[in-house]
Amino acid sequence: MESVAAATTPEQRREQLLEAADRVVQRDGSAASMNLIAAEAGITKPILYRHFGDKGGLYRALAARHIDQLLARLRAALVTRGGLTARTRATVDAYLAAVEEQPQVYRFLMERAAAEDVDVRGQVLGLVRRFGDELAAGLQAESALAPISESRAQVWAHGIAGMVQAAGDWWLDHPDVPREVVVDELIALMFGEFGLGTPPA
Amino acid sequence: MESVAAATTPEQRREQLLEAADRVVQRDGSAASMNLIAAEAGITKPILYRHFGDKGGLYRALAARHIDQLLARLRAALVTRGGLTARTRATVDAYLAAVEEQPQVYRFLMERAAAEDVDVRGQVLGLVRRFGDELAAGLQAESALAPISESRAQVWAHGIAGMVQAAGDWWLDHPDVPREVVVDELIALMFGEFGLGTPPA
DNA sequence: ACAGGAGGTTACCAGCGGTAACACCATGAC
DNA sequence: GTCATGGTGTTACCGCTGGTAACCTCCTGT
Repeated sequence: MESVAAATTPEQRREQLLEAADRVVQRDGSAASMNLIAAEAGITKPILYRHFGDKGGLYRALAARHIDQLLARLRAALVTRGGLTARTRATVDAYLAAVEEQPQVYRFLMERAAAEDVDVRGQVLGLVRRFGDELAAGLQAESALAPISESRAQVWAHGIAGMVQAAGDWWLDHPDVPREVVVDELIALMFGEFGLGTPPA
Repeated sequence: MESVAAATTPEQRREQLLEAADRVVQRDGSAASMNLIAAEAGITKPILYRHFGDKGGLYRALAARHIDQLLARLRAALVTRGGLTARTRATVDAYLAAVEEQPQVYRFLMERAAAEDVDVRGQVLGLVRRFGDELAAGLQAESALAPISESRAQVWAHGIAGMVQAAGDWWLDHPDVPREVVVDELIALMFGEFGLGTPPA
């Protein structure tokens, strides 16, 4: 049976397998097992392991796909016309839009990220960190203030990313709330309305 | 062998089992299995299941303990003397202090929370939400502004909690950074220094 | 003396991630 | 032509996990 898997390079095969894995994740969420994924791809477990080493490897490859894709969207949003507020708004909106489009995939990535070891977690949540990084960088470029410190950049990046991510998680369980509302409230929170009238000193 | 488990009420027994589970989590982190926990308690699996139903039940009971404890600390911090900034600072510091004391437990709770179903996740991360809630309530009481809307309260609560939590997660992997620094940067982020000079309109 | 019900055990189940061993072609070398 | 080689694929297994059924045992109330 030289069905679908006919004349293909290993890279193409890898792509096919990843697409199958994606389909399973989208369908079965976190119940996606190596057996299920292999079945969906029309093969059996061992060749999956030959391609990706272990479950973590498959997960990393899968995560990389989505992360690259999402990062591209975030970057595009980050260079929107307008002031910092408008750009931040577009970026947050882009993130939540991605969550809205593939909630299963998003959840899967986040769940698994929490369970992986430090390096992988850093890599996956690094998306989210880079997201915050770029936001912080944009901020820094905007306000011609002194360059922010290393620790401040790190904490802010993770903090902002975590803020948006947590709001996204909550939103997944409350799909009745319009995306726009979530974005609006987050922007309001970020841009000073929280401590309004309360000097940080 | 009427060893330790002698004259005890079911509630006391439950407590003993939870303490054993706690010990295992603290020692073995997320590798804590029902078998390991049972062994640590000096018994076997089935009685663990009789007490807690399933792994999720044990997790929920375990989480409830720590959540109650942590919430008490957060509440205590939230009523510190001083302005809103000081109180917020104390609260964030209390949260990070708890993370610092029992990083293994904290990680375990967060990992598992991500994997549980909607209700449980809401319950566990509800800690974190209530944390944000109280912060938002404190804020609202402080500034005599109009009551904030329901959606704003929700998004802000989750957003703020997620911000602190993400910063805490990052901090777990960078223990060289002093807690005070993390707290300072978070407070700075929350109290307007992010969008400084950029009106939200 | 006997029923009953905690509290506990052994022994099992399906499913998981992961691996070893073997089969099936292709291709290229001699 | 034949033979080794290497990629693609299989079946069959391992240890372990969460979870359960069946039994056993001993203490208690009547």
